Amino acid sequence: MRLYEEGSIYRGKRIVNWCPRDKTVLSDLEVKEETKKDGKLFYLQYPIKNSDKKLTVATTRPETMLGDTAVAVNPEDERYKDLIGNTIELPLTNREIPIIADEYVDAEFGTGCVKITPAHDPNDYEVGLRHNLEQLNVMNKDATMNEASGAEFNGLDRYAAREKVVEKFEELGLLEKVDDYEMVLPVCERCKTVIEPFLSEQWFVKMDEMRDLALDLMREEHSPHFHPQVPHEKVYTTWLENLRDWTISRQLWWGHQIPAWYDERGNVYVARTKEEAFEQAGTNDVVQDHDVLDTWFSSALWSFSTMGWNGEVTETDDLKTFHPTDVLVTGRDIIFLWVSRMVMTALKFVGEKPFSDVIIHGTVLDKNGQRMSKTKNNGIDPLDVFDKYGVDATRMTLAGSSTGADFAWRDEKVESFRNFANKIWNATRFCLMNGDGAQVDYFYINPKAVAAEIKKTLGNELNELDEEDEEFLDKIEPEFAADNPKEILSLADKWIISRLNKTALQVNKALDNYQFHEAVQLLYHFFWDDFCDWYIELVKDEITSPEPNVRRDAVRSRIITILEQALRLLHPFMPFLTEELWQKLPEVSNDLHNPAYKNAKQTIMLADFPKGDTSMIDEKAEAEMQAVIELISKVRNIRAEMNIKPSDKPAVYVAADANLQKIFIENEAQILKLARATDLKVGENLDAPKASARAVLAGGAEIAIPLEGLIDFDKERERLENQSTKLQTEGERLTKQLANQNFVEKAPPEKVQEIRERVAEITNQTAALRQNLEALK
RNA sequence: AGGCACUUAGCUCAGUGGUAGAGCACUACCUUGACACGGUAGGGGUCAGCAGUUCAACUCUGCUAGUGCCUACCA
Repeated sequence: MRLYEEGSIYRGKRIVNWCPRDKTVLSDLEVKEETKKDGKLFYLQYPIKNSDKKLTVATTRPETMLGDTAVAVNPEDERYKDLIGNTIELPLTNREIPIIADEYVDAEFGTGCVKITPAHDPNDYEVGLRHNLEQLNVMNKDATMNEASGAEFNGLDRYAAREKVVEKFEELGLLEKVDDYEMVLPVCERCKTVIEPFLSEQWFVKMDEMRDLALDLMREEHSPHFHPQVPHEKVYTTWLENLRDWTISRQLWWGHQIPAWYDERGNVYVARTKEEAFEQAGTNDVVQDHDVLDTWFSSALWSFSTMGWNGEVTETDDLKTFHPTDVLVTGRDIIFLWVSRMVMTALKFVGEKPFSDVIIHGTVLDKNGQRMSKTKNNGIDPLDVFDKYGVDATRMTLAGSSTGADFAWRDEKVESFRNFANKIWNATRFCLMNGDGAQVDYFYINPKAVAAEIKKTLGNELNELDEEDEEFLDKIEPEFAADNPKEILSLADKWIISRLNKTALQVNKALDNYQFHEAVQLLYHFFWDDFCDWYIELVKDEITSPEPNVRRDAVRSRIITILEQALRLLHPFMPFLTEELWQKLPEVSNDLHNPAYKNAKQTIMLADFPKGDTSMIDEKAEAEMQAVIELISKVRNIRAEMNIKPSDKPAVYVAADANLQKIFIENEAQILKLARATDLKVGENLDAPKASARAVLAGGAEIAIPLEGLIDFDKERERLENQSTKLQTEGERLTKQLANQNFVEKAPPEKVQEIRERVAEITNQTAALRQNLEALK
């Protein structure tokens, strides 16, 4: 009503997309295209009055010639220039129509002559307006011919009429030829019936003002911000720039009936109520428009109408709180249908944007990359997937696909996340099996919190720490730790705590940028590789110890606390599994929850999402752990390549610098366990028997595994040769790079330094390998 | 017709101006007390092609080929 009252809604004659089966108008967006390979192009000859000459026009819809009111040629077309202004005796009718000139005609295409049927073609309609031509409608709403088409054709279906017109032309000798012609037909999105362009009276909304509001918003505020921005922002903007008035009347039996009433003489009364309309008309003898409004027309108001806005009430608490909202998640095809229209109406009526960000997700395709459709029957039923792999795995799969990119659906992908869910379940089960006396307590993974606790025990209760306190704590922490062995963090502990916080920080960053797949990737890697494959294995012996001891109990609590944090991080992606497991964790303390919900039933849904703490990232611990991991992996590699039986537990000789020696010795138990070895001999030099398999490590370290009687010297030589070759290839490439004067001069010094160091390392390692090879000869 | 995107391991896909990554599949070994929906170790890629910018290109630019999407439409 408001739009109508200000003159933005009007009723007018227009060529619209008409579906003869559904008997309704369709918006441009509801019309789809279908390629018809076996189409025909008919060349019809039109005799010119007072002449022997004929003009040939080409058409794919010969039946529309009955409604022709002109033939047009390009004004510059030399072939027809003199004929302009002449008259055509239109066959099959008694009508005479003019030959007109119009720029619209492409002289290069077809014969260069175009029949003009203003009532049945959008372009012809425009031409008709320019030349003041009659708009002769020759069809009924069901696409049969009407009286105006002449007695012979009246009542015939459009396709029957087409055949008959062609037959008649043939009889008259006026059918020049028929060509095969591949063409694209507009069809009704719902029923696939070929659209008939139809001249009719409809309601329209002027879009210029609202379009400009939306375009200004994009220009000034860059809003809404699309994710991914490319290509959607440009597509959205281009669409708006070319926007035409919006046909909002629909001839459907559902929907909001148009509040317009007509009296006998056809006068229109637009009103909020029937009574108002009666009053305006001065009579009760009026009929309401049978048509309804396009559903998208009311949906366009969604962002504010759902918050209580109704035109009279324009301020509500909900509007204040939720309008504009942050983000709308939707598919590509909705950008025009809904997103743009919400933006336009919100700007127009509320004076502000409806949302800041729009996430455009991809389309799920079938495994061959084809769009799913009922006709192809290649769709998948989500409920089947849920049954087979679980809701969480399905959710993880969808979140794990790249934002905005289409992706081919593969059951194997969901299966891998089902396996992941299974892994989480089993890891939790294991932690709980060894959970006697353990509790979830953030102190176990937060040395700072430990330090705060020290302060408390010293009688200085502080809620917040300032810099001075921090210094004080830094000093006192080691002292305290010495008295409290349960709080001493092993390398593995420091490492996993660092990894946890780094992961949390990265996940938060990924989510801020709507990079859901990135978050999924990070969590998958952290949980499976870092937590399960390494941390659990590293502390396994400790936590499974049957004898209670301080270290065991501390690690039990620590592992379960880390698990608790991991579950929270995973919760948005795997809500059901994480809730189930979270509920099983012992003594999840109240202070883990948002205080606002202190008395609510405990649920992971109300637990804070871990933000990660940069101060908990320990690069030194990560680097040291990396050395331990490399050592273990190299031993395992030798074991596998030399076919050492799992039950055989050799000794491991290690040569390393003082720093590495210390690290290896401190983690001896873990190294022996995970490398399946009996004895770790660490020293400055490698004092191993000749019959050993050897490998070089980063940082100048070397290892040897004595294989008396087991070693296959040929095989060992081959192993060492292979390693050497790989290193040499890399070394050659880098050396060449360093030899390039341009590189050394222009590349950043850090980069050059980095490569120099790498070359030095390679040189050392290669030398060590050669020596090992020599020793085998 | 115009616009846009994509082309990376057998498959599905990430990724970055400076040593190419994941999942699945593949190979070998492993019924080790959480998990075979698992573990350990591997193999596999001139990052579509051609040219340009750069010390350096899978990454930036242009062209070519193939694929896909969108918009408009020629009687």
